Amino acid sequence: MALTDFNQIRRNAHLPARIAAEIGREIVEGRIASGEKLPTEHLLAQTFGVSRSVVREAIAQLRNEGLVETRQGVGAFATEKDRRQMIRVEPADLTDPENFRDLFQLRLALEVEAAALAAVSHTPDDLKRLDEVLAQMTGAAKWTEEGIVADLAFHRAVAAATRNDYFIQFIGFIAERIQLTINAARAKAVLEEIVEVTIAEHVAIRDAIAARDASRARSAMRDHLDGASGRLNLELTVP
Amino acid sequence: MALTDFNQIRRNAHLPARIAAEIGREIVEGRIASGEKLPTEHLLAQTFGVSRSVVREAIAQLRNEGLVETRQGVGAFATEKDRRQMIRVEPADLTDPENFRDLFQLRLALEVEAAALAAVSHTPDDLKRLDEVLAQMTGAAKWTEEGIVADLAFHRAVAAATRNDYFIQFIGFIAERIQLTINAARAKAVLEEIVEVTIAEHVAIRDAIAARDASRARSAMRDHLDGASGRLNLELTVP
DNA sequence: TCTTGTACGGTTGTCTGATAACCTTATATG
DNA sequence: CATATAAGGTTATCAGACAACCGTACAAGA
Repeated sequence: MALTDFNQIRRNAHLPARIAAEIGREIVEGRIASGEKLPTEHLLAQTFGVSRSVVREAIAQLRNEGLVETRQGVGAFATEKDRRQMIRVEPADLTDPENFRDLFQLRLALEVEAAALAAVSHTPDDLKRLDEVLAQMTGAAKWTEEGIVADLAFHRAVAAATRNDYFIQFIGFIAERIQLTINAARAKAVLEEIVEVTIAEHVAIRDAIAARDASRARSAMRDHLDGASGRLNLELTVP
Repeated sequence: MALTDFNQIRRNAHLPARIAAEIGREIVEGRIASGEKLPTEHLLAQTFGVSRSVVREAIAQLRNEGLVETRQGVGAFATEKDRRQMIRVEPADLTDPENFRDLFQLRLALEVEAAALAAVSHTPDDLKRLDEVLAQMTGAAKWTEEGIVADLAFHRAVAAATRNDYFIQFIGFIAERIQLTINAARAKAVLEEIVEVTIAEHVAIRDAIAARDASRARSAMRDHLDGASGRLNLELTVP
């Protein structure tokens, strides 16, 4: 690798993260091949002009992300692409409407199928939880903070009803990202007026799940998310 | 929090990871509430009987996983549950058939919709890439290592044709996990005989995408993954 | 020749202590 | 009362050292 490529780290915020990003880029963009050995910590520290502690923390972060593996007494190596352990979504990316739409589309894919799965797999407890959340939602007079939280809770409850940990994890993760972004955008004024529509859609989903009708649950969820995207002025490529 | 709860770290492998796990457990299990301040690094080091470097690395890891946030000059705080930043899938979990089935079901949700999206969004280049992979697949006489790689490449190509980075990232991640697990299970003998079926299904998907027929692409992919799951003796809850 | 033991240099892991940057709070000042 | 300033605590970074470990080269013995 070319050591001269990266240096001149500005001294303001969180050195290790920036250095980790720097080295990480070298790896994902292939300039450090899979399995190749990284320079020694000592050399990296010297190259970046920081202390070894900082380099160590950076490498620890990369190891945590699954991009490098370290072997004591030997060195640090870029891991085979196969074993990358994580998925990350940068909140900053979501300020771009196009990225936001893309993530919303992914959410649709997941939640539509989750609804179908929930229809088949839910237990009585799951249904009770769904009803609780719905009640809470209807109770929230206005579409304020609580309304948004309740909405998130509903989708989380549907995910839970799938009895599939991966759906729970993935949907929870994505829905939260999306809700946070919406929240940050403060489109509340618009949302207030359409709260009833949203509740009705939620009820439709709940009923389909309760009836154990997978295909109706699927389309109800699709309608809901399609509607939601419209209200957010998103144009999904496949409705 | 109760400092007396954790100490006595055995001295064999990767202290920071073990301490991070220890503190992390305190957080996810709620013994350290959201937003609550952690003890100071100095105190933690003293409590665990290790040096501050180790504690720092542990905290760095937790920060990386999104479980804590640090503010210079103030302290480290357990983050609100909302902002957990990552998704991780432990390969070890997938040896459990039930977990494997659950992940496969998630994959189905993603890939079915990806096929539909690809039908709408693909460019000529994407289609060319699909055909290349298919050719390569047909060329591989037997369902050997190359066949599996080619299969993975096909699904990756479909994901790429969505022109949606999140689909690409998520599907790539999941499909790889699944393929690795299959590979580890060495069910090759069984697979050899059904290679033609698989190729036919792939061609069906390709044709639907090429025809820009979203709904046909959706059902073709659903059929394919449904078939694949059957060949793996998985019983998906919602076919 | 082949195997085994051992010494050596290099690398990561951990420790220690110090300094800088930063925040919060209390106190002094106008 | 509002604002500036000082003090103390905390994290961030630095520097240097030693420990644990690995790979290799080389010598000794069969």
